[in-house]
Amino acid sequence: MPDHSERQLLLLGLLRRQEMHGYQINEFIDEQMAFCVDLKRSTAYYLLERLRHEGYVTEETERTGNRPERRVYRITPAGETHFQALLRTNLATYTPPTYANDIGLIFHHHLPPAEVRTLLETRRQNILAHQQKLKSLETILPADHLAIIRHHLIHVAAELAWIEEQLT
Amino acid sequence: MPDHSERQLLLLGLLRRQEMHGYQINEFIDEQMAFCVDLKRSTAYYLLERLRHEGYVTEETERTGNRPERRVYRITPAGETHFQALLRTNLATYTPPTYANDIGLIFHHHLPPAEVRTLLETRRQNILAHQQKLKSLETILPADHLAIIRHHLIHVAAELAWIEEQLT
DNA sequence: ACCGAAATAGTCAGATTTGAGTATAACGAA
DNA sequence: TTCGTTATACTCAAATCTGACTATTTCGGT
Repeated sequence: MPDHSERQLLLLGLLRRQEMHGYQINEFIDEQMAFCVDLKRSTAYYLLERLRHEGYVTEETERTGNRPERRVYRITPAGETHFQALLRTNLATYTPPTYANDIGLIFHHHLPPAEVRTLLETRRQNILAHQQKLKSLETILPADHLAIIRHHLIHVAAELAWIEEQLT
Repeated sequence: MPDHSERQLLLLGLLRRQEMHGYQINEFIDEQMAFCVDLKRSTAYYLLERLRHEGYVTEETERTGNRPERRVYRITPAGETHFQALLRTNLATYTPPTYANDIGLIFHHHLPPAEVRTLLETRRQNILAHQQKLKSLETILPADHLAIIRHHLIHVAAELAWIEEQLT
């Protein structure tokens, strides 16, 4: 019983607004949510199939014009209930993230200090670049996402503070 | 070419200090590093096998007394080189984490505001509990880890600031 | 001397994830 | 009109990850 819950929550939440076909869901995620979720297209199809299996969504094939068939997903009442449960749990929970770059710091003394400084300075530049990207997203994404972007910006600021402390 | 790099870095870094057998590596990770890496025991065995396949470590079975055989891993010269490359990349890179609980916030308006407040208040308690755990780790873990713990503490503080902003 | 608990040392089937590939349609430029 | 590009819609083999399980040894207490 691994933890798809956020991803399930995401898919159900999107379908709750309106029925969608797979490609559409993936487009939306790629364009609007890529900055805060990690969910590849093929994984989304897999999860939709699972949601269907569990009775949380229905699948209906339809065809527009001459294009290939597509499967339209619609949330079921059971899906609604599940969505609410997942949402409550998600809001009440804190899942500490893992910081992939911590590992390097554990072993930093295996390199000359001067080089470590240079490398971390590069890292700092990358963080700054990421910060800029987030700031530009702030202007183009819908208002629902503002709180999330602020969330990320706060953490990026923390990251910068920390790395500058390391560089000092 | 998915990204095991941090985990590979971790395993090679441990073996760089001293040869170790699988169980020993897992013990060490569980006791000292669980707070900053996510690596299950069976996954570690899998990755060690891969490192062996790629020539970065050698495997030698040995037996102490009557206990079951165990495989002792030792880093090779190629492994050393690889370790340094991974370390340099890791230090220079910034990999933004994903925050699993962001999703809930996107959909928070599907619940009554009062309930959202209660749920987020619970989340805040969980963050505080996590903060305490980190602070107690600070006293028992070796000095190499202090920078990492500070890193986590800074982010936890950022998280608290953000959630309090949401609650206001 | 015997028993239960903990430590030692992994294995493996099954779940999950993804990159690469498949196939058709619409669209614009030359 | 023809040909390359982009959009539409997935599929699937292969890589990855993990929970549950197996099996033996040591050790402390009674």
